[in-house]
Amino acid sequence: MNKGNKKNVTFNDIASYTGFSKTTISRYFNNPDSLTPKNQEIIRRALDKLNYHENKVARILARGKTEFVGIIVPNLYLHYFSEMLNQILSTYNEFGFKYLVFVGDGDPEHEKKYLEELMAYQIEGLIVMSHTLPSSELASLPIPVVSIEREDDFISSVNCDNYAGARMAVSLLHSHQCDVYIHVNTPTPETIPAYNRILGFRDYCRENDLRHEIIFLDGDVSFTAISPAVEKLLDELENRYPGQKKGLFFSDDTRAHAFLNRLVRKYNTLPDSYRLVGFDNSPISRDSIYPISTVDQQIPLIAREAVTMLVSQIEEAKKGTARSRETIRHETVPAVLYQRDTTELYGSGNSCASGLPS
Amino acid sequence: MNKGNKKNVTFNDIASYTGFSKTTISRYFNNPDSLTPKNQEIIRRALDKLNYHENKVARILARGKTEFVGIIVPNLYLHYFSEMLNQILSTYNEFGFKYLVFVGDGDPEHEKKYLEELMAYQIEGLIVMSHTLPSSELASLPIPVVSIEREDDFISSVNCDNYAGARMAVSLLHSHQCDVYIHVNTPTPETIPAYNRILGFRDYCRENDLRHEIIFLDGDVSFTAISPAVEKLLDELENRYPGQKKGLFFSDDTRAHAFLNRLVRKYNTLPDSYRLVGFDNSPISRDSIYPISTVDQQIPLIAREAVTMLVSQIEEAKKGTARSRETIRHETVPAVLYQRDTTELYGSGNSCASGLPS
DNA sequence: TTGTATGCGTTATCAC
DNA sequence: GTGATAACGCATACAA
Repeated sequence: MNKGNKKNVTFNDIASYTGFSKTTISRYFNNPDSLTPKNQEIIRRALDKLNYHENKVARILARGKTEFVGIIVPNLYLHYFSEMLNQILSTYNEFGFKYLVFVGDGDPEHEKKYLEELMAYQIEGLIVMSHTLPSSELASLPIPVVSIEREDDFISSVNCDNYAGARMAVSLLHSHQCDVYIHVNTPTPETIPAYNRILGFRDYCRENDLRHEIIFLDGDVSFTAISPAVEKLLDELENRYPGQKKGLFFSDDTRAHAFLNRLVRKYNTLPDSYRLVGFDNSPISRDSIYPISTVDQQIPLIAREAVTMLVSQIEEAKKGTARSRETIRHETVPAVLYQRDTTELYGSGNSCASGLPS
Repeated sequence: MNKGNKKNVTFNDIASYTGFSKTTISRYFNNPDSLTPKNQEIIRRALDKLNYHENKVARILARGKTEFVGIIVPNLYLHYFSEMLNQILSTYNEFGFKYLVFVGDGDPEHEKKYLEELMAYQIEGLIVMSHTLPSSELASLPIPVVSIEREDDFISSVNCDNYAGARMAVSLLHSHQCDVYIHVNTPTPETIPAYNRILGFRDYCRENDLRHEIIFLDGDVSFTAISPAVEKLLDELENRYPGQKKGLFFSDDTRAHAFLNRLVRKYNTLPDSYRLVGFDNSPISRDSIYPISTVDQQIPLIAREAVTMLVSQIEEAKKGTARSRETIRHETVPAVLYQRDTTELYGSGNSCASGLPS
């Protein structure tokens, strides 16, 4: 009854109803054992008689802790980000932090606004996946900040072991004795962790005296940009390395998948002259017409580590002085290689890929 | 300087620094024109001299409006949900509402906890995509609730026009003169909007005297469940309708895509004896080896409509009495058919699909 | 145009 | 074990 238009029931109401003081009601919630069991029962009854619902906003004001964490994610259409967000949000059950999520659009001014809004809501920590704002700026925030797979010179971070991941990928191609090794990437600043995929590829090739090349495609992720770019790539490779066995390491599964499709459209099968490895272990790599070998970033581990790191920094900040905030940590989560059909040893027919990590 | 360990600057500090009262400082933010330009300037200077940052939590307590909206989404690995979430979050720039997001896990007890937590944070409205809690329960909340594509008997909702979408899909297949029409779905309660896809399919087939069948697969969305199910489906269809032209309407692109892949693996091309239409217009339908015709739900429109509806109900609730809350609205957003390669008229070779809606 | 007083719903500090 | 009172930071009648 009387739902909606009446003011909320408060400690005051419970207090006057039960004859206790507000303080006692508060204690019922925060330190129940300090009340006699009998009085606990009285209050419990009053609470549901009056249909009380707690107001955590008031509690925030009084205690100074919001249990809010801000998240800025560049987009949600890439599986990588939506899954990362998913994993982060799922930590609620363990840590109790509530997440205020903003999706960036690449505009630094907008993201600054988001940041202000987040700070205005007294977030206790921030997880940044967007690349838009430099870490120097983020580091000046008065709260702990943890980044994931972005430039992290001045802030804590947790990233995938891109370097090792790339090496595993080429190494797998290498085991197939290709004539030439090609890494397909998009223009990547040296400052972001993903740049290590290029380094890993290059180092491995050099160490093993492999003929290799790095090709950069347009960074646009839209289908209308990827599709023709990949088509052109195929033409070029056929011209440049006719009759040779080509080992391709793509920096993302999306492009690997698009390339594979062109290949199969052209040859009606996965030709022996191509070996493919992608990156991300996104669903498309598994669900592709020929399941694509790929490098898994272990998103759940990364998310978990990021939240854990952030929480511990938040707790440190509670007790510590300003000095303790200087501690910047960079964590790396191992990558895992998934061998699938695009690097099968025995032909390329209807092989039965396990989909299990190597 | 002195970052972190010092208390925040408040209106009190600004007031004593400038000689004004707290009220005037407050007015500077909420009704600046009521101050003389000169005094505005004085305060502006003080604000950034003292490095003031607003505290919206205190403002909430004083004004009673949080500008928080709760979201409960069943998961984020389906593109449909992550894109919907993306579109909802993007309305921040227009409406200013902040979103507190929870990912459900199918456990009603958990979702009730999420709900309590959301209410404790004084959310002004709720958007529900999860199916876990019955709408009767959600309707008892003292705030406006809008659902998207779920059982909505007792709450407002915005849904895709599943019925028309399904009819468009079969109609497209019909234009290809198939011998038999098959709708592939998963077990679907009659209470959820998606059930209309079944009705739309059945009605169209009956009205046009089409030989048809509805096949239900396991509802599990995992690859390990879908892949063998789809393989089995193909075998069955080949046995049951040998040599006949089959028009398949899938209730989701994921299964349509999996089926297409089996088909191409078997025939090395998209055989003329099959016509496929999916549902959702998810990226995979476009990026598939043969782009799949599908029904687009217009996620951006649905998201926008849901938020708009919620906001207007929130505003009504402000002024109106409890009675105004009784108003339940059910909005339907039109579906759009995308014709692509799996329903091409002229053979099934390397046709150049436009990817544009019909 | 500006100030005073009070309230928002809770927690924290003392008392008793 | 329990209660009175003062924060927490801001908004809003009501005065002036």
